[in-house]
Amino acid sequence: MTFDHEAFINEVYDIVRQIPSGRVLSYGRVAELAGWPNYARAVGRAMKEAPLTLNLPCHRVVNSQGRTVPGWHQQTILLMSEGVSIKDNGCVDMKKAEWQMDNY
DNA sequence: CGACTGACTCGAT
DNA sequence: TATCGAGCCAGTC
Repeated sequence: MTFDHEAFINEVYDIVRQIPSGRVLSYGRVAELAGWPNYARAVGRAMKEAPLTLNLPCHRVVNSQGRTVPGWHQQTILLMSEGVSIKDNGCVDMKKAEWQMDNY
């Protein structure tokens, strides 16, 4: 099974598009759902290169520790306005905000 | 081919 | 919380 970058990217976009408002997903989780665990970094690239025309809620994707994209503070604002709990240190409270399929 | 980098993750300190 | 180190994968030079 060889890695198909294009197919993977499309899977990622598809998954990110389904993240409900007020919920977030980690890069690793997205990679896992896309069928390729350990490809978190590829997900990060996908987000960075994602065409804005797709209007992907990429602000709902953070790393496993709940940290937001370096240099993009607006992301935190967007998440807060959607009801995502942000800790005092500016990190997302993954315990509550991480998207679990069971409550979807 | 080797070295470096990054919107990563996990565990240890 | 912050920082490391090791493991991870693809891109770039």
